[in-house]
Amino acid sequence: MRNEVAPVRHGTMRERNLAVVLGEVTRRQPVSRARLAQVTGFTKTTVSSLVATLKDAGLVKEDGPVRGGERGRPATAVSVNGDRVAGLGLEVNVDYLAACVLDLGRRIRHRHIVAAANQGRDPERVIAALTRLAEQAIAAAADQGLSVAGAVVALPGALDRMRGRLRTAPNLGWSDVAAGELLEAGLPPLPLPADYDNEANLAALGELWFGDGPELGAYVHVSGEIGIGAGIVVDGRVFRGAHGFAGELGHVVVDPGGAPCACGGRGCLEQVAGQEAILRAAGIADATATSPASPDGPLSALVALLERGDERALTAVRRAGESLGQALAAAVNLLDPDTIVLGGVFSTLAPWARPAAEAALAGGAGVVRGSPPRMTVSRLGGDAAALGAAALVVERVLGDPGKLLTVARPTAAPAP
Amino acid sequence: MRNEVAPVRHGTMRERNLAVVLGEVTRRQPVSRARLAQVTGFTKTTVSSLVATLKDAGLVKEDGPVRGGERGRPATAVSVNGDRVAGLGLEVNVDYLAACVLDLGRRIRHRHIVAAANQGRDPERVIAALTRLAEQAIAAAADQGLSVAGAVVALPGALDRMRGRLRTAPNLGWSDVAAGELLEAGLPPLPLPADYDNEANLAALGELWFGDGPELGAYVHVSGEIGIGAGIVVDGRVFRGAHGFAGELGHVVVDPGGAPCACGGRGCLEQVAGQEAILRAAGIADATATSPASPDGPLSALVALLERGDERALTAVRRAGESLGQALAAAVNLLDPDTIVLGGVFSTLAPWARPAAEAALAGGAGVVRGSPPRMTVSRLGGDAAALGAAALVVERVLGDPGKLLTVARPTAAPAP
DNA sequence: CTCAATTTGTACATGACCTGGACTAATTAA
DNA sequence: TTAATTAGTCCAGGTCATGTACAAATTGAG
Repeated sequence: MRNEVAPVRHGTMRERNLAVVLGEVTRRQPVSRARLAQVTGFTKTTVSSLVATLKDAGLVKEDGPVRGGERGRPATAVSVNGDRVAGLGLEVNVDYLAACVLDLGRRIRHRHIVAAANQGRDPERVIAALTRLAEQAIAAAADQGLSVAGAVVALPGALDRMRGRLRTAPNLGWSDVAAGELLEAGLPPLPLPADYDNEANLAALGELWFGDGPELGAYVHVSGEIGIGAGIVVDGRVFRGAHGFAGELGHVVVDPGGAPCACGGRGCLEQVAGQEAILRAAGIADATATSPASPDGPLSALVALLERGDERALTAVRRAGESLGQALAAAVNLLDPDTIVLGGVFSTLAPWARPAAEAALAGGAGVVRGSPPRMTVSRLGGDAAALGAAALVVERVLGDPGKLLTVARPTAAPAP
Repeated sequence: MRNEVAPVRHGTMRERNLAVVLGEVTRRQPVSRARLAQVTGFTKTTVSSLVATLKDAGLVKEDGPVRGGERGRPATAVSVNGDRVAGLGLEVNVDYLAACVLDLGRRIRHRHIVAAANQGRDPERVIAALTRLAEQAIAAAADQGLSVAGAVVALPGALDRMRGRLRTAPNLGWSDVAAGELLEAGLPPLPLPADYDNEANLAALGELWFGDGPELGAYVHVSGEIGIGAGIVVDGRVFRGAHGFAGELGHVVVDPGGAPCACGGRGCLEQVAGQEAILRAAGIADATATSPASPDGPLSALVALLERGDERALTAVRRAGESLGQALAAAVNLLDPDTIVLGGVFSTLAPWARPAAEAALAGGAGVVRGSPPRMTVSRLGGDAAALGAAALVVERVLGDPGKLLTVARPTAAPAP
């Protein structure tokens, strides 16, 4: 009914205050303790104490005194310590596995994508391969003096987030796979509990931290692959709906009385703008057989046709763009985003699909808002979800450093 | 970017803990201090202290010792004090003004609806009338020993929530009206700052506290009047989107190539299922001229036809229901609610419109979810928004009692 | 070159608030 | 009547932010 509120004790208070200070440090680094006291409203004493704790935990560092040219004692600059703690992002997708290590400064410290035809393959084998990738990533982090605080795993399908149980992954042909258990069994325990989320949601978050960032405001990130999903991000948080199925853009009806869809409806967006549908309409056969040999899958063939000006391909893609715009218009009316980000296949096809999509969107997007939202194209590559996953770990550490204090102290060294 | 976190000091800690205890009291009342200590995890000492503070503020009361039949010292029951503090809800609508006073137990202590043809009327006059209504409500509350903690105002249109500035209210024919300023100028200042919100959002919240309540889960509340809006509620909070325009269900396209709409699109839901459109299709003329004389407006004529089995009316309403179901299918795919609540005119027309709506919804609602969400009909009357507004004030008091402590102490009586 | 002004960061006493154990109060079961 | 049991308060103790010095490190003026 109402938001549950947890009791606050002294420890909780300190944890939140650590987060407040760390937040200001990330925002303003390098920054002096005195300035932190100003902006947070804490006394200098309190800030000093909080910074000391954060420094002990390896989350911030002192950069030595900086003479500011003004008079008075020079400040010692405090900034985020990117050399101790890192986040791990993992991704399972139809044609690749990916791992990514990000330090607290969101610099990529390790990134590994391996092509793999996972469709229909034994889930245990695939997760075992992912586990090896994770081990390598953790080792690579350790080589750089980084200890991995936690991991987030991107999975392509509907899942139980807490336990990492994949309920169905239509494109993989999997159902009810205990991906989380399998993964964690083969991995050393990390300070923060592992988390699992839909690939589309994490790709959307990746856009927040590696794409146009805060400029996006509230946004809808369209991640079309085989299916078409949308990640809805408001206030830096993913909107999931009641059961985590929000953003099913692919099954919004754009053509009542159109082709029947597996979902039971007719004329779903996926039937017109899904990767297979586009390839079929463009006259490219056997869209299903994804060959990991060709880097972009069957899409590269389509792009070649488009670049050559093939009329049939152009029409197919324009048609897809138009339908996408129609579905997005519904999304805009219901969700009122600032921005639409085209990701997945649509970022590749954007040069040809976007004009039609924008026109259709403008034609049906709300009376009160005034103008339709901006439409941008994702510049992130294929492993956007792995990137977003790793960044989410970093975000959790920065957003609640207290969680690490009890466990952390990276490689350990007893105090003298 | 990340959620801003405010510094926590000792005072903040206590405020939150007061809210924790008050929350458990509302949930479990009547309840002993000892039990509160168990469920909150506080020590008995702390609970006693917090309860004492809440009692001083008039938010909870002791009901005297209750012998529970078990052995040991009998507990003194603590429960919410409904006789001291109240919330005020106000509503401006096209054909009426409403005020509603709710005590902390969410009992209605005063309710006043006056018919008024506000369409096109001078905003200042209308707000002046509302101010009088509010004054009467505050006086009526005082007569019952209640002091009004704050007010929330429901307005029909797009607005600046903080300042109560109505940007456009198409159905009233108003634009850029400083409703908040006008209202607050004529009213004594209240302990909590006034807040303003869209009528549809507040009606949706009313459903939470006076309708089926927590059973609803995440839900979409359709409030069709002249236009068709939807209030989206997740976790007890309204989802507003980036600019507060989320839930514009009326402009979701259900018939591409259909009748042109004022919003620039074609075949918007409002063109088929808006009140005017239904009346026109049912053959009832002059839908616009709302006569405040007939209690339900022109809708009663339609209902009469429907009850008589008029084929044209039945078809019109079924058609509207079907289109509504289609638009809702898009909403379900994008928002993943547990429940759809039909409110506004649709609650009146539900007996005839609902089957078609449910069928259309089932036909297009998502592949992964499995089943479409439940559909229920609002049992709240016309002033749902005023009710929801008042309940929102109550909710704020219960959710953050600390805000009142500094100011409250109702009619005052110096301690001996 | 020296001293006042200025700013940074720390030390120490103070105060707010939660905790924990002891203690009193009020019952029921034996 | 007594032991057991449960409710609620009292008081000492601990944690953490606050506020007032105060030492440290620099710039600018005379």
